[in-house]
Amino acid sequence: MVSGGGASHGGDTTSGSSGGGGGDGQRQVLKKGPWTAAEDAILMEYVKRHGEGNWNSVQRNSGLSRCGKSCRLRWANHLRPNLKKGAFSQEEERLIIELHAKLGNKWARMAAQLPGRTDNEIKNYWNTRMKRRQRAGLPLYPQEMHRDAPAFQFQHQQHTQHSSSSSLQPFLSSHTQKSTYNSSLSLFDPSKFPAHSFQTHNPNSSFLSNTNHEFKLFPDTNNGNGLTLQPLSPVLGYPSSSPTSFFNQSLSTHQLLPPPSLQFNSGNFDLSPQSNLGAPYEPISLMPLLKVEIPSPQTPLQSTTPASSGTSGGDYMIAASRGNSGLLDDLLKEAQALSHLEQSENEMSRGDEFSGSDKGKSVVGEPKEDVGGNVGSDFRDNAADATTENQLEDSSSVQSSIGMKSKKEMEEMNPMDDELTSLLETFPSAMPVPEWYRRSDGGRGMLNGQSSSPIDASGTLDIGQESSSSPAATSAMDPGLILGTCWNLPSIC
DNA sequence: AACGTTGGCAACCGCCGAGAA
DNA sequence: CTTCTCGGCGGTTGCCAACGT
Repeated sequence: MVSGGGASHGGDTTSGSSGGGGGDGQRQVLKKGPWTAAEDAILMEYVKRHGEGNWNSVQRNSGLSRCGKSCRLRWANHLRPNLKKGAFSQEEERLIIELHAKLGNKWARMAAQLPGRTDNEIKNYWNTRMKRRQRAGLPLYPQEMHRDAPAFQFQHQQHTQHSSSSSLQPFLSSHTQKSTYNSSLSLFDPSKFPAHSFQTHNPNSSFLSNTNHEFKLFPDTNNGNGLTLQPLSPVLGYPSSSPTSFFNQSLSTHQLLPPPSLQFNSGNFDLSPQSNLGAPYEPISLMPLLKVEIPSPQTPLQSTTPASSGTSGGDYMIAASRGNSGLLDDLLKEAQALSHLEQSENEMSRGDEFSGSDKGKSVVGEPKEDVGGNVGSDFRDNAADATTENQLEDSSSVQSSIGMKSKKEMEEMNPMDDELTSLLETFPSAMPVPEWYRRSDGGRGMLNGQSSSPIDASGTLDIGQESSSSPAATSAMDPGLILGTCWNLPSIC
């Protein structure tokens, strides 16, 4: 793509034409590719004299054979003063995760919260992070963020991310808005929750049609810790066409039926409410609803299931691979710390967690104190103590195997598209499968692209307790795992 | 040492919205 | 009101170095 450039660079025809035109009437071939020091100097000099903006004039007046867009990009990402270079600090990483949970792929907005950082930088960081985590079979976000971030609810990562993007993106763009889907596999996913949990709260219809604009993720039976989520704010980058409407469609048009009799319940994989899988995360992990696991075209991540892996429940937990970089480990630590903190927070004030879009917005502008401030310190403290973390590390070998397995299994996932189709046919009413899925390639792209996606309307329950002390719950909560389990492992389903 | 994979980074592409003409 | 220009944004791709086998 970085080839010697056609007449007009620019993906943007307008800017391209204007930029390529050249003020001197001379049709200059715009240069592409890496910038040279000389070009940088010219650009810097120009900006110094004329200030930022009017980028197309740069090319016209400075002699640079670069289009305006390219100049702007170069300036913004590399030449602009006060740019912070180098690795992200721990705090920045935490903030990015937090912001992403709230904003989705709104890199520019995220960058606005990170002085000296560019959207491109953040985007690259995130993409890399996603890759790692996906490879490791981990959710993108610390579980508690699911509760913390309203926007979370429907952020579905194209999670796929990586590759997926290409195949899936067009779809996402047309069915939802682009870049609003950023969910990790264990992000909150309404579809993963048994319909009745929503029905309970809003008997009328789909939870997203909830006139109260809120719904509970979890039954109130858990010490009143049902997670109440509120609708996304448009401000938060969740266009009306986004998942919300999607769910309105997919769910409202599909009767929310009682959960199928599918259950995860074995000695090592007891998700019943009675089983104490993870003390600190009880409200989440002990949901009785976990019994419902509906296959979803969602990205099947590593699908090492208790049954198949033969490991004990304890070994089965999502764990950080030793092979993971420090980044991943950091994320895990962070996740744990956040989880601990939030756990206590939630116990104190559950109902206030989501005060709506406005709050989400304000948070964006200024990270919540309890997260930005306390968490930061808590994070370090907790991370230091890291008992669970050690456990994670100890079990990393398991995860490693999971990770290694994942590739293979993910490759095997493709053929499962057909399985999905048959499953859909088998349990048509049990799975609120969106029309687009049926119409399209049956989620092939999703599977291939490992995309979580609106398809989340299907149904695995997610409590995504990453690095939780509740191994079984954790893994069980990972849709990817669940998915893999359900699809790959008849032993479970 | 050679080869393949992965991570990190930089840049481009295409779309979109705002504002001016 | 429509069209055009510009700038911004998010997604994608290519390159290269580091790492692992």
